[in-house]
Amino acid sequence: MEQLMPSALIPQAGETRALYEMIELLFFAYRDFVGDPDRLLETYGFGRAHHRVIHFVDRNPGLTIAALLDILQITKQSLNRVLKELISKHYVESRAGIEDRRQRHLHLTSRGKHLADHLAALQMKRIGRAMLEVGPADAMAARRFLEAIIDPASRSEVDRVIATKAASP
Amino acid sequence: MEQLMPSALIPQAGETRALYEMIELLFFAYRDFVGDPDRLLETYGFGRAHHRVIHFVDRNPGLTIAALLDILQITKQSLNRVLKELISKHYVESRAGIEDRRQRHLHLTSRGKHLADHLAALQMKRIGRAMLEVGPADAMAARRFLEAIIDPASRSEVDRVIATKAASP
DNA sequence: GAATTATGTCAACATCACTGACATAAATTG
DNA sequence: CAATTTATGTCAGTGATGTTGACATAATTC
Repeated sequence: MEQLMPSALIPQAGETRALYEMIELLFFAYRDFVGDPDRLLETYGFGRAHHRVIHFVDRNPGLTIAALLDILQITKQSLNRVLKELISKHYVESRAGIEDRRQRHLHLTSRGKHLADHLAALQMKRIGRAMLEVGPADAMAARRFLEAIIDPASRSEVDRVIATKAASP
Repeated sequence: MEQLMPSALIPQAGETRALYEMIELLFFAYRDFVGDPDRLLETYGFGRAHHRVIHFVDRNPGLTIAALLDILQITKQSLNRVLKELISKHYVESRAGIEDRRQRHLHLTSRGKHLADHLAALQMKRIGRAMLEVGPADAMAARRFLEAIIDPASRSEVDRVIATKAASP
C-alpha cells in the first residue's frame, strides 16, 4: 500500500501520486454521478441547471429566490431563465410571502415533486450501490472527507442547507 | 449516529436522509474543488475545458486525439476548439506519430507544464488539507468510495488512466 | 486500387453562465 | 409621509462549452 498522507501542504515526491489519483477519481466519479440525471433531464428538455433548482426547492420547500441564489452561486438572470421555464411548465410554484410580500417562496408542484423524486432515486441508486460495495465505515469516512474538501468558510452554510427538515418520499 | 447503509437499492425511510446528504456533499465538494482552478484559469482566458485537456495531456504525455476524446467523452469538434487554442498559444504541442503518421501525439510545452503544475498544486493543496484533517484511514476509504461511485463498466478504463506513469513535478 | 481510419474544419445551434441597465412593488427609515 | 432600500423581474448583449451534420485530407490497411 502506498503512502497516502501529505506530510505538509506542499506534496513530497511519494505522495504526489496519491493526490493525482484523488483528483482524477473526483473528476470521474462526479462525471458518472451527474450522468444519470442528465440523461433523464434530456427527455424533459431540461438541463443540469433545472436539476439544481428542482433539487434544492424539493429539499427546502418555501425557499426564497435570494436563498436559492446563495446556494447556487449564480446570478439572478441565470436563475431566472430556468426558473421561469420551470414555473411556466408547472414544475415549480412561486408564492408571494405572507410576512414580506416582496419575497417569493418556491415550492414543487406534484409534477415537480415526481421529477425530483425520480432524479434523486437515480443518484441514490448509484450512491447506495457504492455504499453497499465499500461498507458503512468507508461510507462514513467518505462523508467526512467530502465535507473536509469544502471551503472551511462555507462549511457552516453547507451544513445548514444539508441539515434540512424536508419530507422524504 | 444515524443509519448509513441502504438496505437494498430502493432506500427505506431512515436511510433516505444519509443518501440526500451524500448527494449534496458531492455537489458542494465538487464545486469548491473546481473553484480554485477556475479562478486561476480565468487569468489566462482559459476555462474548465482547457484545464481538462492540460491535465490529461500532462498525466499522459503522448496521448492521441482519439484517446483524449475517449477520456473526456466530448465530441471532436468541442475538443478541437480548445486544443487549437492551446496549441496556438504554445501550451500544447502536437506531433505526428512515428508508427502511424495520421495520429497526433500531444505533449505539454514547458509553458504548458508550468500551468499544469500550478493547477494541480491548487487542487492538491485542498485535497491534502482534507486528508490531514480526516486522517489517512478516511482518505483511503474515500478513495474506495469514489471508485465505487464510478460506472462499473468504465472502472477498468478509469483505472488505466489513473495508473499512469507520468513524471511528477 | 478501394476502403477504412485519424484527424481537421465548416456552419449552425443549444445551454448556461456572465455583465449592465432598468423597472416595480413592498418594506424600512428618517 | 417622503426617501431609500430590498426582493424580485426583465431586457439586451456576450462568452464558453457543448451538440449535430457534412465534408476534406492524408495515411494505413485490405
